[in-house]
Amino acid sequence: MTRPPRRPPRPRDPEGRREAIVDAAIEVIAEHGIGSASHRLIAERADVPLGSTTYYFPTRGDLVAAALERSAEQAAREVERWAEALARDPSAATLSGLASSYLDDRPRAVVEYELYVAAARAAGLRGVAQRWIGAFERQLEPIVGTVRARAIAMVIDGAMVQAVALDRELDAEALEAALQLLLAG
Amino acid sequence: MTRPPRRPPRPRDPEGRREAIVDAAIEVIAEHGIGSASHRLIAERADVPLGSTTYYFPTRGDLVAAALERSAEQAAREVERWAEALARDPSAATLSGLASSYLDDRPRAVVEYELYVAAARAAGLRGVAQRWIGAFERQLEPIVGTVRARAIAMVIDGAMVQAVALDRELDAEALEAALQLLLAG
Amino acid sequence: MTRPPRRPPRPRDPEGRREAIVDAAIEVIAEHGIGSASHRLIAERADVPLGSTTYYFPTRGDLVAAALERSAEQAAREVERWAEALARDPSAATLSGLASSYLDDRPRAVVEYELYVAAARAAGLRGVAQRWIGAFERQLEPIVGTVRARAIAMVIDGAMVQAVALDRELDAEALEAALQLLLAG
Amino acid sequence: MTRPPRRPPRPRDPEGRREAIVDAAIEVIAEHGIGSASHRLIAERADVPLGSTTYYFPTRGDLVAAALERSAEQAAREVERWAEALARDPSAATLSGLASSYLDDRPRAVVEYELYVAAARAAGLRGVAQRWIGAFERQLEPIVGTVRARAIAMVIDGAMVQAVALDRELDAEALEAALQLLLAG
DNA sequence: AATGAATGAGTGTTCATTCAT
DNA sequence: CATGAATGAACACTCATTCAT
Repeated sequence: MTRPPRRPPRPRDPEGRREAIVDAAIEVIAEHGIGSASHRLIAERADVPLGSTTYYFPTRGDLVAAALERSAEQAAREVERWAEALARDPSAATLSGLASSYLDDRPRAVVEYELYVAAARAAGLRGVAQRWIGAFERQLEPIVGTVRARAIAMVIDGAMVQAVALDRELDAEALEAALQLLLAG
Repeated sequence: MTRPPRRPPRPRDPEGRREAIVDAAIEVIAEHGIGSASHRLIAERADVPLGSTTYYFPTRGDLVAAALERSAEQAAREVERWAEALARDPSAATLSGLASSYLDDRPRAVVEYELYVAAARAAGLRGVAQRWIGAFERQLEPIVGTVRARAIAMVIDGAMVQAVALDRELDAEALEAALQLLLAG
Repeated sequence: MTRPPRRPPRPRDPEGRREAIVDAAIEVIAEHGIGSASHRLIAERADVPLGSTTYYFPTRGDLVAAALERSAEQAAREVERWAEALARDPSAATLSGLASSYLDDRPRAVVEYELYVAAARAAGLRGVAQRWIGAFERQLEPIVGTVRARAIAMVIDGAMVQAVALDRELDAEALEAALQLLLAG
Repeated sequence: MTRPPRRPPRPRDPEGRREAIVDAAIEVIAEHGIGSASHRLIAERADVPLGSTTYYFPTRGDLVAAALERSAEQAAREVERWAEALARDPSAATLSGLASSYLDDRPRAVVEYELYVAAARAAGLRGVAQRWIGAFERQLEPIVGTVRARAIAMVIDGAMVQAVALDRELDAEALEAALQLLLAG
């Protein structure tokens, strides 16, 4: 008999909601891992009703995929911003510095490697992983050529994944030394 | 409140049982990921009753940690076997070949990067990750010196994590080129 | 990863469901004790699916607390109905009779002392215990004064807890004699 | 192949072990309640191997019953020690003081009321409860007569169960006032 | 369009009990 | 005698998903 205290529906802003949910998903994945990213956790983090998550993303897989894609896309955009600095000074020190600062957003980096591991099992995610790995090389290719670009992409990925695993700053010194060897050869 | 074991209990063999469970856990983690490695899945794979898994490993975390440790230890042992080949011919081609063949056991490689990501969240796993990363460098150091050893460890890790993410063979050609640059510099 | 509700969901009635679950919990606690009041037992008794119990009461503690509160509240209401009889004849015999008839609902009385013991361990329940003990005294105070009210509340509680422990009728004769001494003094 | 590191069996002292287990059981029941008193918890508390608990007490019920009996027996013995103080000064103040100090051992008091509630359900425990309730009255009867002894036993039990439920000191003042009324009448 | 009530499978964990050693 | 390995039932709780409102 008591009127259910139905919260008035939020102001319409489907795009904003979608984004809020995906952003929350990225945070939750970073903190708890893909396997533990649940509708509930994400809804709570995004401060939206539980129903919203399944309304915008019919299944958990859809939501996780959207989060990983968005994360990779943001990362790619940041890497694209490296162009300017690299054009000015395409040195080992510059690259090492860019890579270091990339790790400042630790959660995003963690999600990145979540994506890598998830892609190993879910073919559907490989395109995203591919694009993200490629973004790196596309930046470097015009400056240092194909072979070195590929080499540099590998060494930076290696330095990053190790930094993530050990929860440390990037080993900038070692990375710079490696990059010098690669650029000088 | 009163129920005896149903199946007649297997003959006692604590050591064997422990190992069987850990091995099963490694397989399950490789196939489904840490997040989906459940006691039930592991018990089934090891062909032991559910109760055994929690008898030997009180919490899921203990079991996962044991599996990751054992996996890393096995991997370290394999890397130690590289010594001989490297002594004979410490070339980029040799290293690239060893790294390629290392990826032949794909499940193990996947578990490796599961470990990396898990260590990012669980401080308790960082020691294991650290030791495994170090094993690589320890092999290379006496041959190529500290700086190059570190650089090579990074580039190989990068090449591997990318191969795992894209579910491809290791890009041996690119890796070899990179190693040549690092060794020649 | 994808499974709809099996039985067609019952018509919505949050208030009703909540109450049904709490009432079932009271019954189960009375019969089996707090320690053995499991979600499953309660769900079965309430004839609701297992998931409902945790949907409405996130933890077992919440559910037990709700049941104890409701039980104490019902009990307090019954005691408030004593007022009329006491006003007409505020005698030892009246009080003893009321206490006796209070024990007619044996399960409720058992739940009461479950509450007492549980409150000894869970600070969160002490407020409920306190209110219920107070309800007794509030009835008696205007009639016999503070000191006697407190004394009577104690002796009735003692008579009741002993009757509950021995699974006997209240020892009305002894209680009446005690009350006479307390009222006459 | 590794010889199991079998701890040398404890020195033989069956009676001592039995007692250690029962004492541990009392503590565990006091802290966690009968329903949560498990073999494991008790074995750990008593610092004996798990097997000991079932060796000496075939079922959980046996162990719990032994603990409750021993607790009641200890309690009865303490009450018997009241005799001396009561003989010297059979006053309300003395009794109230004795009751207060009885509650100094809070865990035992909690176990007492666990016993009461358990006896309400398990007929097998009623004998123990009965003896314990009787112990009280037996002390008082020779001093104040049957009727008053019974009344006093009730009021003290009531005061105690309330103190236990509220996790407070015994309300000695109120109890003394009540006892005065009962003794003076 | 949006929400939250509803459902039951599945998870980690604890446990009483049995019995080989 | 004593012990701890072994087993599977049961429990609290989380969850993805559906769908009436």
